[in-house]
Amino acid sequence: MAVRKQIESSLSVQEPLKRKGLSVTDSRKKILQLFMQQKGALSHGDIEKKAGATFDRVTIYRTLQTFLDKGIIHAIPSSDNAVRYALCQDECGPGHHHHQHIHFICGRCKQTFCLDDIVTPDLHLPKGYQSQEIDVLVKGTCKQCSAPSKRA
Amino acid sequence: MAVRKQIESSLSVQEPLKRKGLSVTDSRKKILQLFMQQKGALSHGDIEKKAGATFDRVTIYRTLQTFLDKGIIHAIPSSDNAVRYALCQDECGPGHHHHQHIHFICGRCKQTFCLDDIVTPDLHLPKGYQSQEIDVLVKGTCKQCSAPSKRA
DNA sequence: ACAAAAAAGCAACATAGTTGCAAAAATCTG
DNA sequence: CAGATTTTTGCAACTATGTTGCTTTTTTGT
Repeated sequence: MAVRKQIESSLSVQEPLKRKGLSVTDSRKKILQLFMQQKGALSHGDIEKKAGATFDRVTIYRTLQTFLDKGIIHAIPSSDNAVRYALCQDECGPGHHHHQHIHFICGRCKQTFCLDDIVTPDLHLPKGYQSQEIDVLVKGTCKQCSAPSKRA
Repeated sequence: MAVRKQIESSLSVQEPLKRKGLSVTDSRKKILQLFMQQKGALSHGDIEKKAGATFDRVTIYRTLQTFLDKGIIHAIPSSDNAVRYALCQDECGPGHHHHQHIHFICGRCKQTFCLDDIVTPDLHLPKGYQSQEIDVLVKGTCKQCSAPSKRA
């Protein structure tokens, strides 16, 4: 009865869920799909917009929390009270994320990207401070937006 | 008629305001004082708690925005939708903040500190990306909390 | 001390996030 | 693949957070 749209992506979306021991539900598939289709990071609000009235707001909150817990996505800090999320690259287990990449926030298109090839640098902290995790946020103009052809 | 409490700190609090061309009001003095008394950064919520029912919530929002605009405080990104603010060290003008220090977020005491002596490192971004500002957030255990005497 | 300008307070509203519980869907078992 | 169990969803109600317009109060400059 239902349409057979997006069989492949639907399948590829189920794998990560199962691998993490999550039951496969419509909302989880849809939200994971959104992340996979997306180059930039997504905030809760973005997802709400993109998913439309498909899901309850609460479901989105809970799904994001679950994905975070399971290490499917990671949170990217922001200065605007709109934390963004992006897919984890390698194997992040429940609880321990280990990312060395940096985050780029474009002031023009307002998108946030993971620059997976740029490794976070070592820092010499003052005595007594113990580092567990480093997050580097770079604000500027992204590749797309600084390309002349795109400059309107 | 009014009490003469805190004359000195009150005076030292007026200077920065005047220097930035702001009129000196009770709320601005009080909020600036909170920042100066505080080692860590403050979120809107923190200020609301510390200022008690002294000021309207709206006034706090507007004061923080004004301080930001004038370069008296800077915003520190967060992953918990609670942006924190801290005093600017050197001369940040309206609009342009120039900070090279990093921010340390303690997982134990939950405070955020500016480590003014640690300079943000240079990064080699991929072609096409232009950096305007770098924010380094380090999560870990702060000096106080990693000191044995404080370990409870 | 007074007028003009700026800021605070208030009210009403908009948005964001949380919790408990009942209905629905997914998984597991035979 | 049918039924029982577990998990997840949706709903409702609530709390918290942030915004806007307007009036009153405070600050500033003269």
